Amino acid sequence: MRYLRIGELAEVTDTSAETLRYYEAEGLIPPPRRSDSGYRLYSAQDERRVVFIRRARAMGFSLKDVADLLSLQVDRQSSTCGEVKELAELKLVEIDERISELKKMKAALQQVTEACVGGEASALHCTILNALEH
Amino acid sequence: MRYLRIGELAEVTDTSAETLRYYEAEGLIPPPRRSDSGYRLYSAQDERRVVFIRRARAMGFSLKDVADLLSLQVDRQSSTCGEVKELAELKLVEIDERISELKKMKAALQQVTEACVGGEASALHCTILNALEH
DNA sequence: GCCAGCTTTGGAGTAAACTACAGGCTTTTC
DNA sequence: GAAAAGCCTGTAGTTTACTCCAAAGCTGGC
Repeated sequence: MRYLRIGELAEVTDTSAETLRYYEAEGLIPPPRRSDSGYRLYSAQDERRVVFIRRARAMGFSLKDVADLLSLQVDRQSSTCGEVKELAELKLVEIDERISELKKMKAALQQVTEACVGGEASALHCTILNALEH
Repeated sequence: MRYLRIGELAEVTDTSAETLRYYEAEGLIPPPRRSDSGYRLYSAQDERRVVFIRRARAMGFSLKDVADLLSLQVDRQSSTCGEVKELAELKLVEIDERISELKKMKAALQQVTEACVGGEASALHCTILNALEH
């Protein structure tokens, strides 16, 4: 099995070593194993976890949200299926709401681009707010 | 035409007066008209704008992102249809990416909830990360 | 006309999520 | 084998987006 050092993991997940140490300090990623000299060594599983965190962050979820989602895994031993299911369903509703808001926004933006001839004419009537107003 | 005072606008848009003044200071909403005594008086248009900002924020867009979207309106006079269209299409791509990321996450979460019997059994095999790993 | 509950400006404080040292080891490269 | 690059801990600073005063002026009801 191949292990990555912090700089390597930072590169493949498009973050920084500082951020990875920060996530560890905040409990979002488990403390990785260490080399004899004390260097952090990350597994492929660690990498997937970081990728997940970065994706969720890019979508505007807070680290708290991410922690909630990840807790579905972390608390394996203690949490029952019932609890997990409840939390997951709560987050599902949230995600659905986000998707539908984004779709509304998309429709509005499309209306804008379609209304636009795309040339040098004035943008007087091309406004996203106009489009959003039904 | 009905005008709202800052507290009223704060209430209907589910924010605070401080936040509204902050948005004004940051240039996200135009300075509203004032009463004789200097109170801010907001129009229905102002209200729609604030609602838009709050929605976009709730979806995880930064105020900078929101400002970009709103600039499609603000720069009416100066910007041409071509410019507006270009910016809008850029944002459209971004929104599409977000939607598809959210859908992935939704699918993973659904897999989790479906795998869960929902009872008191152990959650050992119910993890969102497992689900995301196809 | 007085008091509670607005509103004003200006400035300071806070929480989240990084980001950047400093000082000191380790590993790699020439 | 020595310089350059990477990593360690710990602490301090930054950015974004609010949030909370303080001191003073306005508004509406009794």
